[in-house]
Amino acid sequence: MSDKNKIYIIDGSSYFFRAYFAIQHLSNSKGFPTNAIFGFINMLLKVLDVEKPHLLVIAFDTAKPTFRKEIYKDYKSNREAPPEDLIIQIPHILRSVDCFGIKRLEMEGYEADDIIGTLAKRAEKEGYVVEIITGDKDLMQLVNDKVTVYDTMKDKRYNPLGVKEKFGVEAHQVVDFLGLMGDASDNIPGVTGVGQKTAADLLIQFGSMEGIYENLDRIKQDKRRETLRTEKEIAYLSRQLATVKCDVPIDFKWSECEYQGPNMEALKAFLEEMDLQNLMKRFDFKTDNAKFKTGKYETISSKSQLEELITICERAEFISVDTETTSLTIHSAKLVGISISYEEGQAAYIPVGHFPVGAPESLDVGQLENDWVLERLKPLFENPKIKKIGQNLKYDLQILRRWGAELKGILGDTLLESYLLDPEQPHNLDALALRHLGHQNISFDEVTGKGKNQISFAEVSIEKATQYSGEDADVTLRIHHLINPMLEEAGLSNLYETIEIPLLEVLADMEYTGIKVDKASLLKMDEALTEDISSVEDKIFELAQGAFNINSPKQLSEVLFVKLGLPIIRKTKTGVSTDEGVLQELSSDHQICQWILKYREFNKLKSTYVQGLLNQIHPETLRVHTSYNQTVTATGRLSSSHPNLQNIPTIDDKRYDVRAAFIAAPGKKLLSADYSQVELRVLADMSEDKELMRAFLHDEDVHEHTARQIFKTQTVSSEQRKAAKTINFGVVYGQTAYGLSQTLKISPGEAKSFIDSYFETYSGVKKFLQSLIEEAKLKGYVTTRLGRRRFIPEINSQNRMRREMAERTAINSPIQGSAADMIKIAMLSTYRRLKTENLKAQILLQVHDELLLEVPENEEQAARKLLREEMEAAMPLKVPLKVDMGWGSSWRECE
DNA sequence: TAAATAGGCTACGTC
DNA sequence: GACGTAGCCTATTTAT
Repeated sequence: MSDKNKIYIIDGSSYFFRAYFAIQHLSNSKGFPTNAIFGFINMLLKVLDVEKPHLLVIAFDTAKPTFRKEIYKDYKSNREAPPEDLIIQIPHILRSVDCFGIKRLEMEGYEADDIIGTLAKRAEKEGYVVEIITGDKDLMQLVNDKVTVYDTMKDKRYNPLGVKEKFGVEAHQVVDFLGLMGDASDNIPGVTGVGQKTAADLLIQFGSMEGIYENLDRIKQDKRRETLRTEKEIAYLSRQLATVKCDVPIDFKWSECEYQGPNMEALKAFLEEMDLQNLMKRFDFKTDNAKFKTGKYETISSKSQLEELITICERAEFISVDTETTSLTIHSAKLVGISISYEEGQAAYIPVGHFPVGAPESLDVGQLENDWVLERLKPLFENPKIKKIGQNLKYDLQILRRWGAELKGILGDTLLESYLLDPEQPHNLDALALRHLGHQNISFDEVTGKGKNQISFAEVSIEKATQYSGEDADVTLRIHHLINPMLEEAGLSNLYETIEIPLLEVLADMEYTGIKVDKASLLKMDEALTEDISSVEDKIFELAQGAFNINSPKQLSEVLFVKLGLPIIRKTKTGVSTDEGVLQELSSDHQICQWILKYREFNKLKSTYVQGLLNQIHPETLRVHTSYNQTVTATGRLSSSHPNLQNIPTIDDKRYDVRAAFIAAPGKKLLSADYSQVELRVLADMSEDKELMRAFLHDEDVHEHTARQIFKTQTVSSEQRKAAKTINFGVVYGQTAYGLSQTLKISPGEAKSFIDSYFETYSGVKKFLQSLIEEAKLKGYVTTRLGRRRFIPEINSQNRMRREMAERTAINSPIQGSAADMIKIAMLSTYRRLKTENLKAQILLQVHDELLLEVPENEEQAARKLLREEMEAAMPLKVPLKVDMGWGSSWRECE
C-alpha cells in the first residue's frame, strides 16, 4: 500500500471515451462491443498495480445537461452524440467499477470535473495529497503543491512545474488561459485569434484576465487589443465555463473510498459475461505481468561487450532484432544501429552509423567499427538455429542483406501475429505496446523531431538511440510472449507458421529485386500526354468560355452546373458529384463532358502512372521496388505501395500502354501466370453448389453458362454474357440490386429480377452466402478456408446501412480471403522449388490472382512447368484450378 | 501574417 | 467487395 495520505481521484468519463477511440473493433463472441470496457479496465489495472492506492474514488458525468448549459446554451453543442456502440458499453463500465469495489460518484447537473474539483479542494484542506487521474487538460487548473494530475495513457504526471512546461503559464492561471483560448471540443468560444501561444504570452505579461483588461492599452498589436476589447464578455464567459466548480453539494466521507481490492467473484463473473479473455488471464497474473517494468538497455561500444552479447544470444531461446536506418527506402537506407533483446527488460544497442548533426562525413565516437561488427554478427544472423523474432522483419531482413548478412532462422513477427489475431486493428509497435502492455513507447518523432527540423536517425545521439531502439526490441519480445499463444487458441498457428512467416522472406526477395522499367518509353509517353492534355484542355476552355482548374471538382461543378446550367445528377457529401457516371449521363447534353472524361483519363495516366512510376525508379538499381504490405487488408490479400503495382492500367490505347514499360533484364523474359476466375472457383468449392461446380468441372465458359441459365436460352448474345459476368462478380462482392443496376445501367427492379433468377439457378450459392451471414451473427467473425478471421462487429447493428454493409463484408471476405490464402501458398511453393531446382528465375510481382516472374530465356520451359504445377496444386478444391500463362519481353506481351 | 503540415474528400486505376 | 495515389481544399500548427 502506498501513501495513506494520498487520495486518487479518477476521471472516469474522460477515460472510457479515450479507451473507446484508442481501441477499435473489439467485440466479444456475441458481437457485443467491448473496446471501451476493455480499455477502461486496463487503465484501472494500471493505476491499481502501479500506484497501489489506499484511498480511491472515481467520478463520472451523467447524461443530464449541467449548469454550464444554462449559462451558455451552445455549450458542447457542437458535439455529436456518442456513438451507439459506446453508449451501450457505459452501464457495463459502471458495473466494472463496482466489481472492483471502487467508490463511484456521479451527480446530475454537474460534470465529473466538478466532482473531482470539489473532492480535491476538500481533501487538500484536510491535509491530504491528491492525484487526479485524467486525460483532460481542463483539470490542470487544480494542480498545486498538494494536487497533481496523472495521464496514464501518455504516462505523464503534472505538478505545478509540469503544467508550466506544458502550457507556459502557472497552474493558477490555467482557467484564464483556457478562457482566452477557448476549447473547440466543448464549443467554448474563447477570444478570436487567441490560441495557446498568445494566451500564454498575455498571461505571462499581465498575470490574469483581470490584469489584461486593466492594461488593455499596453497591448501593442492593434488587432489583438481590439478583439480583446470587443470580446471581453466572451472571454469572461469562456473562463466561467472552463472553471471547475469546487463546491458541489456532495455528501461523502473519505472512509467510503478506502480501496479493499476487487470483489473477485463478481469481477470474474463480469469478465466472463463480457467474454474478456485477455483480461481474465491478465488478472490472474496481475502482480507480475500487468506492470511494465522499465527495461535496462545497454550500448555496445567495446569488442568485449559485443562478444559477451553474442554468447548470450547463442544461449537464448530466441532473440528479438530491430535495425535503425536512415530511410524507409531499402536501397537508399544506411544502417545506423542494431538492437537485440534476448530477455524481457533487457536489450543491447550496437551503434555503427551515428554521426554528428549535419556532419555525415564523420562518425560519432563510441562506436565499434562497422566491418568488424558485421564480421562478428554475420554468423549469428545467418545461423538458422539461433531463432529470431521482430516487428516487420521483412524490412530488417532487406536492410541486413544490403549490409552483408542474411537473416536466417525467423521464428516470429509480432506484426504478423497481431494481423492474424484481428486484421483491422492497428499493428504498429507503438499501438501494440499500448494495447497489450499498457505501455507508451518512446515515439520516433520524440527522438528525431518532426517537420523541417527533423533529423536523420544517424544524427540522434547514441544514448537516445539506445533507449529508443532498445525499447523497441524489448517491447517486441514482450509482445511476442504475450500474443503468440493467442494464435494457438484462435486456431491460427498453422496459417501463421506455414504461410505468413515464410511468406515474409518471399516478399522481401520480391521487393529487393524489383522490376525493370523502361525509362525512355515512359518519358516519351509523358511528352505525348502533355501535348494531348494541352489540346484537350484548349477544347474544354473553349467550350466553357474561359479557363479554370479542371482538376478541381469544385471549380468544375461551378462551370458545369452554374455557368453551363447542366442538371445536377447526384450530390456528394460536400458538393455536386462530377464523377465518371455523372459525366457520362450528361454527355448527351453537352459535348464538354466527353472532353472532361478524356482529360481525366490522360491526366490520371500521366500523373499517377507515368510520372508516378518515373519517380520511383531507383537511381542505383534502375528498377522499381514496390513495398508489399502483408498486414493492411482486412481480407488477407496483399497490398502494394510506393508505387502500387497492383493497379497498373490494362491496355486500351497502345500509345499509352504502361504495362509495355515493365520489361525483363537482358537475357531474360517475363513469365506471367494468372488464375482464371479464382474467386468463382473458390465460391463453387465453398458452397458446393451443383450447378456452379458443374460449369467448372466441364471447363465451360462460366459467364456464358450463367447467362444461359438465368436468361433461359441456348444461344447467348454478347450483351447477355456481359451482364452475366457482371452478376457473377456482383455475387462475389455481395453486391446489392441497386449496385448492380448502376453498373449494368438498368433499373433496380430489373437488377433485382436478375439476382433472383441467379439464385434460383445457383441455389447452393444462395444457401452458402446466407450461412456466412449466420456465422457472422453467431460467432462475430467469418473465416477463410485456412481459418483466417475477420470480425464483423456491425452484423447486429441497429443501423440498416451499416448492417447491410456488414452482411456484404461477411460474404466477400471468406471468398476473397480464401483466394488470397491460395495464391500465398502458390508463391511459397514456387519460391521453394525455384531454389531447390537451382533456377535463376525470380518472382517479381503478385497482383492478387497473377504472378509475374523474371526468367532467364533458357529456363522458360522449366519455369512454365513449375509455375503451372505449383499454382494449380496450391489448394485442392472440389473444382479444378485453371492457370493462363504469358511469355514476353514486357508485361504487356504477357497478356 | 505567411508558410508548412495534416487530414478529409473526390475521383479513378486494379483484382 | 478489397485496395493506393493524386490533387484539391480546409483547418491547424509553426516560423518569422
